[in-house]
Amino acid sequence: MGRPKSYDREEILERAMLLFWRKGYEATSTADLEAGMGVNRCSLYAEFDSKHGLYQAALDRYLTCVVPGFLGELYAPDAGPDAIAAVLGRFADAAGEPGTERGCMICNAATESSPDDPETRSRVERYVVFLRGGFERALVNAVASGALRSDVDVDAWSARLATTLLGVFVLIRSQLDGSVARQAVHSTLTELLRGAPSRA
Amino acid sequence: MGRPKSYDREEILERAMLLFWRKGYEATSTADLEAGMGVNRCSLYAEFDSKHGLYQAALDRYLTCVVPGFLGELYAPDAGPDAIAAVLGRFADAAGEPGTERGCMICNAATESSPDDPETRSRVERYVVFLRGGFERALVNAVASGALRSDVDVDAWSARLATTLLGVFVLIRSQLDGSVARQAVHSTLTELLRGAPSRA
DNA sequence: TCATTTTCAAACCGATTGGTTTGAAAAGCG
DNA sequence: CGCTTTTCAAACCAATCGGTTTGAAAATGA
Repeated sequence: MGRPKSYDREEILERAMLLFWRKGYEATSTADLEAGMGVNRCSLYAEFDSKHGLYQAALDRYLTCVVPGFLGELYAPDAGPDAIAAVLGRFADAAGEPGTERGCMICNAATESSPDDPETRSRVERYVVFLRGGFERALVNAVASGALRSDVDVDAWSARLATTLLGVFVLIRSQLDGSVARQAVHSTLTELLRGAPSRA
Repeated sequence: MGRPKSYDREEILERAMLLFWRKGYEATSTADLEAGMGVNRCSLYAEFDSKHGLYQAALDRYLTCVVPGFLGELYAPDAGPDAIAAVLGRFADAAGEPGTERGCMICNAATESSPDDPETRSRVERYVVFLRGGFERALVNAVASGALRSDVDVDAWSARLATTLLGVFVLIRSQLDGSVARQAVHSTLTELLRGAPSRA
């Protein structure tokens, strides 16, 4: 059936995702994409229709391949305070470190494109739901297993943790000194664990 | 001394600030600026050197004219928990409301330009210091006046409040439903006030 | 009135933007 | 082999990018 494609769709999409992640949508040109993806311009358009279509595909790949890698443990059956601490702690540790300036791709997209692009906004929304939902699941588990007291307000805490993490993403992307993010995360986690029964 | 300038520098800078605030740096073209500022292209370059120079001037104007308007009360001599609640509450109420999609200009600049532009980054840094410093001042006042107990960790709380506010800015800019931001802010404030002596 | 200074519209600059077309080589299958 | 499909480089497109130049009108102080 004719010549087979010499590139792998997921492989070049991965490269496009990394480019958009680092530089954002507007600042990434089609020439950047052509070079970075290692594929000809016309193959790029044949596969993804437009720059905008490629961006949405890259956001989708981020949501399905990258996000579960660092939030997935919140959805583990035995997830609890440890999983919450691990997720937040990992990002707090990243703040200010070189090589972390790409931050969170969805958080970047939220501030760059969300107000004017409904397709991007709906992906940001899915992300926020997934983010908060992960914390919620882990908190529900923790209360059910007795790791946290039953008077911990799961709804309120999941919103707080999700909002805090978005703030940490901004700090990571800014490449400022990481002490603010670390102190914020550490103090928040300490207080959450005050809801542990052994301390009550 | 020749013909006087027919435009007011601060007035056209204000308009440029609003444009960059709403659309970001890359997506705002020089044609947009020319039209939005109501001044000829060459006057624009005579006054601000370049698009980048105009952007920095707009960020400076935001820092000196807009930010004190909504964070200044944290620096009032009698600022305390009420001022903190007023600042956070105002932004929480804005989340999801139409017309608030511009979010916070510095937060937007942090995610768009900070990693690749040291001049922008230094302004983001000044902002984060001012933001956290305002919370710190109000917390110190509150502890000194007895409005909060002396065992409230001012350093940790100022970092938490600043990080939370940055997260709220992302949510505002995204134009998602505002309930996450409101719940996060409300719950955080409730817990801060648990450090009030009347409840201790 | 005269020299000076600035504004303003418009033309203009080369470079780059996102996107398309072309045409030939390559690689699969029958 | 022939047929089909795809890749690839390159040329090409109009439009826009950030930025400069031009030249004349307008408004000041001397």
